[in-house]
Parts: sequence; structure tokens; C-alpha cells
Amino acid sequence: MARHKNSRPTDREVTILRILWDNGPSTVRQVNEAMNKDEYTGYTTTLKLMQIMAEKGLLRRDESQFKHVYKHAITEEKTQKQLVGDLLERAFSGSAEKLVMRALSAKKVSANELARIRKMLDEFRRE
Amino acid sequence: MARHKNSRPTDREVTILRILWDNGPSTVRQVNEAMNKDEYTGYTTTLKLMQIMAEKGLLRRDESQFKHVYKHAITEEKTQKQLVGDLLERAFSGSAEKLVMRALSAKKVSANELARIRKMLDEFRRE
DNA sequence: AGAAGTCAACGAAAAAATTCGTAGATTTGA
DNA sequence: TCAAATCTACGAATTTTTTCGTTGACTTCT
Repeated sequence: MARHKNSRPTDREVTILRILWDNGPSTVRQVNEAMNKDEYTGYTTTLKLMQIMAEKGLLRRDESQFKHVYKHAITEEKTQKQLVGDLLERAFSGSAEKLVMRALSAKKVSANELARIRKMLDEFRRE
Repeated sequence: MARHKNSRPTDREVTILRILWDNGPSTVRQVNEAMNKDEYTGYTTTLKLMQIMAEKGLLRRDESQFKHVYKHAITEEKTQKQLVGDLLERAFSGSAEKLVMRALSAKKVSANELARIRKMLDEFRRE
């Protein structure tokens, strides 16, 4: 039974999803070690989180081995869209312009990346 | 004594900040009514939240009247920057390009707004 | 085989965020 | 003036999220 159907993943859950998106299917141990590069997290904490995420339908797991292997059940795209869309409404009253502006000022963006963003914008315009 | 100095405001807190940014200094009643347009929130719930926010330094209040008047103590700009910067790191591994892409796909953006974003990008390039 | 190490399961504790009820002060309005 | 309405303060309950300790099963290594 899914716990919360339409709520966005929590911070911890996003952290785990991020690792699985980047590294592909992984064991709890692998995820835990990746998490520890950021900040220490106990093994059973990671385990529990991943078990709950599997219950919620955020992860899928292969139990055929002794060490269960988990992978994301929701795409990076869908999740990011949900997260940024949610923030857009809650904190920006839906102004994408402002959000982009803040994003660019929050982080140094290389000229190269700026050019790619620009290009992407052009493609959106053609629709 | 501030409770958490550097953590980002919670969902509820952002909701309240959003209202104060939009409407200017307000009483608890006014904020509560604005909140209820979205989803019901008890009056004392809103009151408590705002009191805590004042303790944390997120709000400032004028107690000279029977009905205290609250206003934001942190700017919209700073807060939005923090929120989007945080999301950028946690969910996008720092890729502003991807974040912008997801934002545009999460919400229908008018041609007009697209043009303004484009213009803003140009200004960033000149730096 | 058997000891040491690793694993999943589980319940429960702890921490964080949100909600609510009640009491006493002040204001409003009949 | 006095009752009703509204306000703040406060503590505590509730809900959500995160962390942890223990147990028993399986693996590995010798």
C-alpha cells in the first residue's frame, strides 16, 4: 500500500534518488556509502529509508539475491519536474522568470552553460 | 534566540512569507485568511507558526497595537535564492541548465515570458 | 564446521514540523 | 456597563520525517 501517493519526495528521499539516478541499481551498502560522502548516515537508517521508499513505490527492488538491489521507480525527469514545479508555485507564485533569475544568481554558471540554456530557450520558442 | 540559523524555511513558512511579500505587513488574521484560500488552516495554527517564525528571525512584529502586525524579516530575493539554490544542488547536482529545462516543462510559459527570460540571459552574459 | 562479518526486518525512539485547545487580556458593540 | 467577540500566549498533542538498536538469517573465510 502506497503511503502518500502524490506528495513530493522528502529531502532524504531525493538524496537517495539522486544516487540511484547517477549510479544505477545499487545495494543499500552502496547507497549508504555514497550518502556518507556528504554527511554520515547509519547503515540501518539508509536501509529503512529505502524500504519505506519501496513501499511508497519510489523504488523497486530485486530480492533474488541476498543483497537486495534497488533502483528508482520514478524517473529523474518526472521527479525534477514535480520538485521544481512545486517550488515554482509555492515560492515564486508561478513566475518562471523569477525562478530562472534566482537560479542563475544562486550559482556561478559558466558561459558555456549559459549558451546551452539560451539554445534550449530557442527550442521552447519553436513550439 | 533563533532556532535554526541556516536551514531553509519549511513549506508552511514559505507560504506565510509569500503572503507577506505579496500583501505587506499583516495581522495574523489577515495571513490566516489568505492561507485559507488555499487550504484550511486554524487560526491558532497560523498564529503559532508566525510566533515561531518571529523567534527564528524570519518575521518581525510590531506589538504596539492589540493586533500585532507582522512583516517579513528576510527578503524575497534572498529566500528564493536559498530555496532554488538548495534544490539545484540536491535534486539537480548543480545543473542550472536542467533546472531551467524542467521549470519550463513544468509550467506553460507564455511567449512573452519566454522573451523576458531570454533578455535576462543576455544581461547575465554581459558580466 | 564454526566464528566473524554482513544482511534484511522490525519496532521503536528521536527529531522536526504542524495543529490544536484553553486561558486570560483587550476590544467591540448592544 | 457587561456580554460577546477577538486577540496573544502557551503548552501540549499530532503528524511526518529521520535515526537507531536488536534479532535472526545468510555468507565468507579459515
